[in-house]
Amino acid sequence: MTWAMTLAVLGEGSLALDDASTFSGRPRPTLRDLAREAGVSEITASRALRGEAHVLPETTARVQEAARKLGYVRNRLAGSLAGGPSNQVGVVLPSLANVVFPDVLKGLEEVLEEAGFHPVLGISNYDPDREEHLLEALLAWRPAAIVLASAGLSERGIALLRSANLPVVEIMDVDVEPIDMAVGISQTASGRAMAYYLSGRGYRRFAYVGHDIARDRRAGRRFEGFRSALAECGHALAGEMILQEPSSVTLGRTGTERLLAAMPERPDVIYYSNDDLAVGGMYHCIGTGLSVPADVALAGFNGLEIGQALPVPLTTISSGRHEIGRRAADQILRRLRGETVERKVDVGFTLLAGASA
Amino acid sequence: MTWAMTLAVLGEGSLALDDASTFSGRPRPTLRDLAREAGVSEITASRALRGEAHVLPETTARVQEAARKLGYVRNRLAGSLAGGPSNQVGVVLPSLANVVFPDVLKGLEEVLEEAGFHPVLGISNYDPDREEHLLEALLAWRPAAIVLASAGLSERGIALLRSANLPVVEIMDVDVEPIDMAVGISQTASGRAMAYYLSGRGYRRFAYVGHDIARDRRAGRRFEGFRSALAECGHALAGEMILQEPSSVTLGRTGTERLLAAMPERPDVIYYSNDDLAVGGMYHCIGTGLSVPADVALAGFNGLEIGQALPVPLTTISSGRHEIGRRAADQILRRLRGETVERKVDVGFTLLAGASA
DNA sequence: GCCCATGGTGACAGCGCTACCATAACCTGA
DNA sequence: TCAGGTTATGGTAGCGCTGTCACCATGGGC
Repeated sequence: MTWAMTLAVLGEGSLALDDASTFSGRPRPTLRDLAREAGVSEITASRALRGEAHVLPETTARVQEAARKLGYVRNRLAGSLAGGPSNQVGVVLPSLANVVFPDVLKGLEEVLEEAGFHPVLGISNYDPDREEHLLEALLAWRPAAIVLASAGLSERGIALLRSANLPVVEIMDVDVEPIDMAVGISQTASGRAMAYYLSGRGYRRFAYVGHDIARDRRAGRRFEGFRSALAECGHALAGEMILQEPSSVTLGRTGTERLLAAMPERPDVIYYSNDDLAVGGMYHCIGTGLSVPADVALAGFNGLEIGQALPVPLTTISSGRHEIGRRAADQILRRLRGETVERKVDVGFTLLAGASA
Repeated sequence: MTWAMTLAVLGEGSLALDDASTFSGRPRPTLRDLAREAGVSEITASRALRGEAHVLPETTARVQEAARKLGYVRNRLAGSLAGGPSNQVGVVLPSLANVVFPDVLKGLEEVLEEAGFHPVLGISNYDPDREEHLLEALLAWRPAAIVLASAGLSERGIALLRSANLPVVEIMDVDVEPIDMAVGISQTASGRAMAYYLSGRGYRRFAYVGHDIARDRRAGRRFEGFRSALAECGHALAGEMILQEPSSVTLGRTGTERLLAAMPERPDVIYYSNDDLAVGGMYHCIGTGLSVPADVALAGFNGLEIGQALPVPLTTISSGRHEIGRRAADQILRRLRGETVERKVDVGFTLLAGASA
């Protein structure tokens, strides 16, 4: 199989440095310096920089010129402390390993950046304690808002957010009642939709391959929805393989292999907890010569490009991750502008009926 | 092919809210409140919270108890302004669309989080102007350090970083001389290594499929390295297909299709600018019945799981993205502790000799 | 008995900025 | 002509914290 060969190794680096040599001692110019340079008062300089009204264009120009000359960089710590707005948004995500969250983060960042905001990131690793800890640490920076893809928030975490007195957007899921606002899709409904769809396509022997549901509760909710809708259609799950590991393509491959080995009578169709696993399942079929969907049909969740680009495009549900990020940012911005916003935003999902099921 | 069906739509949300209804007016307790509650002075409360020496354990306990009671959350804006350390690290990345940068970010976050630091994120979208702008905005928060995967920094950007007087880590690439520190691999060398490897395997008709090199300069450097090493081996490129779009699996598929259509005599081996494209190439081969590597061999760059899990594992170069993030964070932490650090850290790459070439 | 080191605590200034109120100059209309 | 606005600017306080210096016990060495 695959073997590895190390071609280059650590530590080509030479030239060691200690900080004394690199950190010059010259202090940064302050607003006072800037004001003096421009021949105006501090407050006028401040207003000019912030583009406030009531400052003559030529005064503004003079201040900007002085700023350029001095290399002045505004200190937002001081500004925020003094009552100015913060433009940081605390973001707590459970993981970056899956493409899902980078995509959400991308959507968030795009919209925030345009409005001059920056995400401050924390990764909870699906650990509620860590999540609570992160929340506290991020709130200490007095962000303008918090975005949270919760891994199961504690009472204290909720209290922390409540008393923080700022917009809070819980993302990914609109099945539960949010602390403040929620943007996402109904995970349960997406599982149900797939069950109805597959059932309608005439499949009868269903199997499930999933990852670590105890930690990834959203995957768990999809599975619940899938199973309950299956029951409504008069079917039952003929087999399942749940692996207590984070999702990956490899996990999908081995999971599929083990599932099929454990089922003497092959299932018609396999529903996966997400597209990573489903692509792994497809790889297994390609590798073992099983024809998809003739021998076995496959369905996933997420609508990843990697599944859509397959020779046999994956039947899956597009979860609008990017859109979730954008809408979450949008909710925050609108709320900060004092506009009225909805408590729950369901961005909706789309069933991508590929060729795999 | 694939058709789409929209099952759920926007705006299930009802219950509109305006901010007046949700933002309670009660101000956050300050250190003064906390000190009063605990019956100590502000400075003692501050020291107790920060776990400084010279505070009696029972005093610390009393302060912590008071903090819990009041729901006190430390204000780090004030702390940092007053001369305490910042624990924010500005991070500027060109993109989150490719798996590479989320992986780097993950490594960064892991190590930073452990030390109580948080990344503040900006995405430059491979735009130098935007990068400069982001840098300035992030520096305004007086971060403890900056991590930058540069898209081509301007003179002013360099000056900004120099005068900021803080640790700066340029990541991904150690081919150029860093402003302060660099952590990454030699992109050029990785391209060269692949050329030598493929050449050594006996391939003679080489082709290249790449994405948007003008923007992704690192991909460009790999290509340069590949081409120059190929020449050293006495070979030349028999064909190339460069598509001015961001990389994706689909792009790899269509790129391969177009390359092969344009080359009457099929190449022995195709080198791709990264694994996304190479996987797309593999999909094309699977779809059209070309045998890999017998009919055409494929090689990529990055060592993505999606390529390694393929029935025919991809020959590629593992770029240690995660490790780059971790080492970058490590450089920062060590520098902040005043330790001596190397100017350049080459984390090294590993050629994964799969079955595809 | 004195000195000094050490441990625990506190008073106070000030980090760099912006909100608030004040002021001066100018304009408008009856 | 002058009350009453509007516009451009400035003085000052204070956001909430931590660094610095100072203070008072206590205790051990000579």
